[in-house]
Amino acid sequence: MAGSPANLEEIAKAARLSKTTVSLILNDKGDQYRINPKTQERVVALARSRGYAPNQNARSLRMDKTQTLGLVVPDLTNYFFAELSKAFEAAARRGGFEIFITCSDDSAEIERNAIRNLYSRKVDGLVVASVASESALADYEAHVPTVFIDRQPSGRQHSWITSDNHAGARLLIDHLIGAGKRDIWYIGGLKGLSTSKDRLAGYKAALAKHRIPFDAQRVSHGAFTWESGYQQAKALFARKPASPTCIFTASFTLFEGVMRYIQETRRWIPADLQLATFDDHPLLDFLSTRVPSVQQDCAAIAEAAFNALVSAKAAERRMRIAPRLITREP
Amino acid sequence: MAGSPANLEEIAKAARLSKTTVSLILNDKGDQYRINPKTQERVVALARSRGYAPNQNARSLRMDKTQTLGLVVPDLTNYFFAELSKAFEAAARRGGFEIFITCSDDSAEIERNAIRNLYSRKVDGLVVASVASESALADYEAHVPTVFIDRQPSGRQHSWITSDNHAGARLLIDHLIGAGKRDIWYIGGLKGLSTSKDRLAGYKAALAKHRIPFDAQRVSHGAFTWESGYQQAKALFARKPASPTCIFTASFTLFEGVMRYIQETRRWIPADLQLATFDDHPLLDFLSTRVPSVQQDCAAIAEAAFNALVSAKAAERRMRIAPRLITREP
DNA sequence: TAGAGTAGCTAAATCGTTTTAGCAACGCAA
DNA sequence: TTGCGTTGCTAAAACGATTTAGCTACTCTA
Repeated sequence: MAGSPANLEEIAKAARLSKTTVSLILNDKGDQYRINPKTQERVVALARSRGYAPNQNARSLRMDKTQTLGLVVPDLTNYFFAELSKAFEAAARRGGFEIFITCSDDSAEIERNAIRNLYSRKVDGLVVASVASESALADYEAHVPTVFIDRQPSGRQHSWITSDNHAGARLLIDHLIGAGKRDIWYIGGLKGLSTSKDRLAGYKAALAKHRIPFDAQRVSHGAFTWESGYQQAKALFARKPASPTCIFTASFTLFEGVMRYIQETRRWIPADLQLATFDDHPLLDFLSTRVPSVQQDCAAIAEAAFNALVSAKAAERRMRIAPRLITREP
Repeated sequence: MAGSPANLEEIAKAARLSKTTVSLILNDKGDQYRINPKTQERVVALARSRGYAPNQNARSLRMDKTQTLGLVVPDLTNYFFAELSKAFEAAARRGGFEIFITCSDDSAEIERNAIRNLYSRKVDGLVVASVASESALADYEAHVPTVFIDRQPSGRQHSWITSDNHAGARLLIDHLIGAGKRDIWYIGGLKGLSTSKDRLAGYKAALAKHRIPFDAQRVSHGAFTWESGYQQAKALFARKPASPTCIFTASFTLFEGVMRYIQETRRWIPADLQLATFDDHPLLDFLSTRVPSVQQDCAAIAEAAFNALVSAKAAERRMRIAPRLITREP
């Protein structure tokens, strides 16, 4: 590949053929159009030697198809979204798609802009972990296939793939109760999001099942960030009459905040304080305290989202994927 | 935005103007071309009401500029690369760029394909944490601005931004020695990569400074994965005559593997075993043992990489960015 | 030797922008 | 009345691919 990047025209000129012929050959339609096998070989060799790589923008323009997908997540340093993004990228890559990624930082404005941009780039599909509980994307959804992940916006028309958050929380709380805990506190994320609502509902359901009265005093909400987890923990521990002896955090980020607060105030985690969290993390295995967790099936979510967008066979447009309880029992 | 997605022509037709005029107006060149302010207002309003979003593929084709950048990293679930990607995405977004992301899984083949694809998409720049120590990308580098991050390929012509790995390792080892450790073992990553070489060199330099003889028996290499860390730990602990009492891992992934091995075999980390690692992680604060670390300045690396690619003013094309020692002293 | 069939290829339109070069209409000065 | 300057806009080419419709030159058959 010397000189300037080769395009169809140059290859055609060098081969003393038309652009049409070269294009057909390089798109494996040579036989179909009865191009002489000798010619085909010649062109393929020529293209290779000149390092020809078709201009995908021209291609996309003409074909009205970009082979790209857009992914909007709140935060790549959040392990759950990192796993999800990785799995989605892998699925997309295997399917011959390139992906655009944007971190919204859970800002509705960034999210809106990102989606407008991606639409402008004519992505073939859009995957959004949206901070907007009412989808403000209706305009775009009409023009580009969209699937919501993790969070499920209200409104009947959307396509979404989430974990079964209700079941996950229920499973974990049930496990805690089974282990003798009855005084279980709840630290949650953004009140409007389906993840928050469903996980809280699961928590309540588990309490109800064991006839433990629900106590609103033991529940708190904030953002899905460690800072919020920290603040909520601080507030909870200040509450009268009793301090929590068992805390369930609705996300790993929240858990991290709680840990940070406890660490700062008590140094180590008291033996009589049980923590449990939604979302798993490899490092949970190494903490000085055993933390049972609910592991989401990122690979399944990513796969399902990809299929919902571009699978040939009509795929499920709405799915609740079973998470897995990790008890971390001795 | 009803009906089909509007394009320039439709807006022009609706406004009873030419595409030229509409294009000029929407690109803020109305005044420059003396388009009547009234007309401008009218067109802007019309475009907004129809939800006009210019087809970026057409735009890119014409302008020979896509306002996109490509990012190739080994693994998004690796906290370091997650942080780096997040910071790079943010920098790019602020600069008006969209980014394509690919996880290479440290596979040379995936990396090669990804770069070819990104080149085909005419990205305006390429950021690669390359697994290939000799850059196999020379062909593409000639045609698209490329900057290598984290790892520095051999060859004088490349542009790269890395942490000062030598200094980082030196700092940490020096700290350990200062704390009385002399028997420090080294668990490393892929031998060919500059990160491995530089961190090992830093380790050696610190030993030399304190006149501690270098012992090749205490050094081992593998992949930059937790699995490799696990295996290396297993091998080291089996070595005669002595077991390690202090281990330095050259990356967080390796550290994770070592932890996993120790956890599995000993349950908890023995009080007389000191661990230390390159790369920081928020959860290091919560382990049952204090692990000093070297924190890389992801934001600075990302910023520098972005500038090297698209900054108006000529930016540094090679930088070694100072990392920070986190001692985690009581 | 005409007609049909086939092998092998191509001209030109098209996708939706940007941008160059310039046009029509008007006012004004000489 | 001519010429010039200005205002306000536009026609058409270009970017690099894909694709439709069809062309030329053979060969074969009757």
